[in-house]
Amino acid sequence: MSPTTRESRGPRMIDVARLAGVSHQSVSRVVNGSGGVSPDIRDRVERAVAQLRYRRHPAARALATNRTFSIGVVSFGLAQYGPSEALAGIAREAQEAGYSTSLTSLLDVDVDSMAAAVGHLVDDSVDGIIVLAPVDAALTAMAGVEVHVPLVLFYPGAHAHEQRVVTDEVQGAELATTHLLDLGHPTVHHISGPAGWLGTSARVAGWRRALEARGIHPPAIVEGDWTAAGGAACAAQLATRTEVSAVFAANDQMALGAIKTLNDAGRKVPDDVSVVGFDDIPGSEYFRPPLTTVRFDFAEAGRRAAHHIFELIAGGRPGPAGPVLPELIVRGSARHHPLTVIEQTDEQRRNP
Amino acid sequence: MSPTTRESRGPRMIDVARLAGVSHQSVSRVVNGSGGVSPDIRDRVERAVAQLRYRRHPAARALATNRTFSIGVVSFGLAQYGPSEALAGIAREAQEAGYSTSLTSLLDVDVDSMAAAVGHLVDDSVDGIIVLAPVDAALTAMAGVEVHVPLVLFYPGAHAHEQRVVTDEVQGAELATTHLLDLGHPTVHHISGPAGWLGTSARVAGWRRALEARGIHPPAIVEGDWTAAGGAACAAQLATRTEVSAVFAANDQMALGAIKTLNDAGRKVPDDVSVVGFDDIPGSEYFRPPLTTVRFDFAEAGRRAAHHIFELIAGGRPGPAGPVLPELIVRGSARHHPLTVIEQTDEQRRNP
DNA sequence: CAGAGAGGTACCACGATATTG
DNA sequence: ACAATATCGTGGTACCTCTCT
Repeated sequence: MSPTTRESRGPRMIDVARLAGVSHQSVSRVVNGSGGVSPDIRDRVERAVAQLRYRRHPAARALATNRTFSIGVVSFGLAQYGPSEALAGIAREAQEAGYSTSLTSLLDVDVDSMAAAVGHLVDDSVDGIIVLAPVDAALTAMAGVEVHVPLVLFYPGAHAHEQRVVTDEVQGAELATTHLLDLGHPTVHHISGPAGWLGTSARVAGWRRALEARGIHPPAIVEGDWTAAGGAACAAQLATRTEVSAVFAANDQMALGAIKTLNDAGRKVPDDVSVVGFDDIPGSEYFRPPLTTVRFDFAEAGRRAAHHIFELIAGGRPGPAGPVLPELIVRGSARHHPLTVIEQTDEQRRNP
Repeated sequence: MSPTTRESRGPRMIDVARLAGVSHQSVSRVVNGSGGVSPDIRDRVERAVAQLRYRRHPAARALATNRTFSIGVVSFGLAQYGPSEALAGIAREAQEAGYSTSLTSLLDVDVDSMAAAVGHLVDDSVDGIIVLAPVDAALTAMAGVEVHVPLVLFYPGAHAHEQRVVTDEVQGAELATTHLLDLGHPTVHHISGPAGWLGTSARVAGWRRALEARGIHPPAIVEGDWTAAGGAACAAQLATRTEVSAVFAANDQMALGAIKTLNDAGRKVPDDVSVVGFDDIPGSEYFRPPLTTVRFDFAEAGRRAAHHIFELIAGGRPGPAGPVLPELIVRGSARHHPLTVIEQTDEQRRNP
């Protein structure tokens, strides 16, 4: 009948030790699997642990080891498809490795917020940090902040780097653009993401590269904001110009909005204008027309980021994680150019 | 030139105390704002804190106070729109309250996985737990698990409860169904979510209630799986029956799939059959036709859940959190019944 | 005298409480 | 009475020592 002391707190290691008739140190060895314990003692300890339902105290452990077995994630735009998938991948990988995942979400992506978020995580003594905020500010903020903790950045570009998990979105954009070019379109117009996002520049770069590879001068970019409404507004600028026959939108949401605007303006997709999106969001297959788009396995990217962090934490010097590669998903929103005869080897035979 | 000891670890409270010429206890008072400190000492301490860039050590603090200032979130289906929004809301509210958010994502929703996830969080000594897994298994698992920690469940039903944050989805479904009924449709068919989800039963209940309020016997339910593909498959069963004129899909993804199937089958939406969705996912305004649907502020629900947890942690006995209410978003996918004359006060005048 | 297994002791960085000035 | 300080408790791990083959 002890008083309120130890109220609702579980048994301690020393309790287990007493019950098993060993030192608390032996209990520690068994619990942590450090080895060097005789089968007899191990058995007694395990029995006692089970009987008392002993669980080790993470704070005490963290205090003694100076490790928390948790990683921090700085995220922005969780509502977006890519980031939320990636987060799920991270959490999953972390769980399997015995780490917990601490989430910090950003309200703004200016350098100050970024630094504050990272500082927050550092204050929480996380063992590693994953920055899931693919914006320019993240890069500059990270350059300025000194962090004594392994840190990995999601980077939607082409350049591998020890501190980055790369989704090769320039290649993805190139795939999309080349696909349209292969369909005979003389050029491809681009509805880009908003400035300040790494994905925006990467996709612009890929689009431009594909064009220039064929000696085509890239037309002016129309800048959207990732939303369907933004895509619709952008497309309004394109819809009046009868020479535009192919549009590459930097994400599926904008593609969706663009398609609506184009159709409403009498420029039928895909008959008059072809549209290719980016992301392969759920449901894009059921758009009208079904959206031709570029898919990335963001969950896989998340898993790689977590895995990479663990290697860093373990003190390894892993090479840059391999880039996550895009896949072109051909559906119905892009067809050959109306005035172009194309060889019959193409894949566009859906509506004979 | 101390050896590798204290390597990469910041200053301790005692270091601050020494620099300020006070006891470590006074530093503690200042840092925690406990009061009872003379202005002089406070000032010296704050100066020393700033100079050394002192940050308190959360593990030590947790050990001494038996509180971690972190909450755990058990989540399932993060890829879904609702949960990911809610998670962002939770994280935000937690941050503002000085709590960190620890994420555990579920692979399966059977009772064992649920119990394991909660156990995991309890092992991490979180101060409170939010279960963001609106499935039946969560309810039964929670009933079986004994947790000595404040716990709040997301509950997409109608019943308020001290341990629940309610999104009144039965009212949402009722709104959708009644809207269709008001448009003159003799009955409303339902494409439901998969069994095992609380949201599924809630939406079925609301749909049924609306029907029965008018003395209509609910027709057979077609069960989907939340995906557009599932919705498309379900709609295939409905498309052949010319008497079905109104469909309420349990989420927007399924509505999207259903619309495609119906249109492909020659049953034009909204001319021949009306469709209403649920969730108001991004882009649903740009579907063809723009989707009439039901919106919930899931981020707000997340914030309420976090807020509620904090009150529980503080030892209060807050009443049940108020339910998050639905809003009907009328767009173009539902029209009056083709054979019904409706008063011209209705809102369906988009395409004159 | 090794080497392996077991135990003792010193922290880890802080908050709470009693005690002192 | 009030501000400031000593002392102890928090649950573990790291490292060293000791014993026993």
